[in-house]
Amino acid sequence: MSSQRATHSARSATYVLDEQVGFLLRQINQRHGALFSDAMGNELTPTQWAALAKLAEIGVCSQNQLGRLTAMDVATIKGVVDRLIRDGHAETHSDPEDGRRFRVALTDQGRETFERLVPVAFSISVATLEALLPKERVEFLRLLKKLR
Amino acid sequence: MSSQRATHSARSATYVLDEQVGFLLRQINQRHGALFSDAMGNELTPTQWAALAKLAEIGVCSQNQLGRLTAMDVATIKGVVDRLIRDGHAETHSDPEDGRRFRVALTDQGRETFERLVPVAFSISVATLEALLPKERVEFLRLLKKLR
DNA sequence: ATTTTATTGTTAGTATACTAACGAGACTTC
DNA sequence: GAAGTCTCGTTAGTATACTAACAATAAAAT
Repeated sequence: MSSQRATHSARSATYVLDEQVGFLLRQINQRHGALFSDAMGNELTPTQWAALAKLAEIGVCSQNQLGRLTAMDVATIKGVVDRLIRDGHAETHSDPEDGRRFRVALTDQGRETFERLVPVAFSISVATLEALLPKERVEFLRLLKKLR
Repeated sequence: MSSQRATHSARSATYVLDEQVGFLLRQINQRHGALFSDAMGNELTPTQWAALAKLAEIGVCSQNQLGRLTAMDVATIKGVVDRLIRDGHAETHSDPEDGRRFRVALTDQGRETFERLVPVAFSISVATLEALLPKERVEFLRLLKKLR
């Protein structure tokens, strides 16, 4: 307790930024983003792809629900859907059963884009985990899901 | 090969968003961000904290080098340093040895803030990994560093 | 010594990602 | 059926995070 080490740690010298989860997570997110835009070009951003893929998976749904399914709050999903519509990938129609709702759906172009980019998306997932051994990749994904 | 499953996968139906690394990473990043602002309040953002902690760790350095050490590009680190200065945590002086450079350093207030928030920062790192077993936490951090 | 190259910091533009507040519609409850 | 409550989408504001282009300075190459 009276050692130098104790004095040291009492002065918070043991906080090393490069050891903190948050800092590491941010960097890996950045790396993934770089891989993503390398592979996808300027066609779609990661969040736009997420919304596109989720729409392809489930079909039609409301804007806010799409946000929930893709982990975006209402303000963020609005911008993403706006840009998908602007670029011809999606379209909205007002819901006859609920005056507040828009029904968001893919256009034919959006579906074509999805089909075309699925292999690219897979390759990005692979590239992101390239530095790990096969066993480690499985374990990493398991831990990610546990942390979600 | 001629089974329904093969037909299915040929039409890219096996792409499930919730299984992709990038999507999972984004969500965990979000979770960490929420924990961070819960614990830190509005005082500092994660990137501001990263810059503050790195400055506390290494002392004085140029703005761009600080960016490299905290994984931010030149445009991002500029905004972060601007806000640290605005809030009284840091200050800059022009470098007499290099007319292009600013020497960024913590103010006394910045150092006090750092010392005060170190325990909070530790608690955020702990809370982020709360869902994992002790062994899994170590393994997760190891894999993160390998992926960086 | 001059030219080229590299680095430093700035600016403008776009896209997440959050908070907070808001109006409109739908649902509950009394 | 009127009041309160919830949900839906919008808007404004702030903070990352990137690209691209730019001017100023410094270092290297010729």
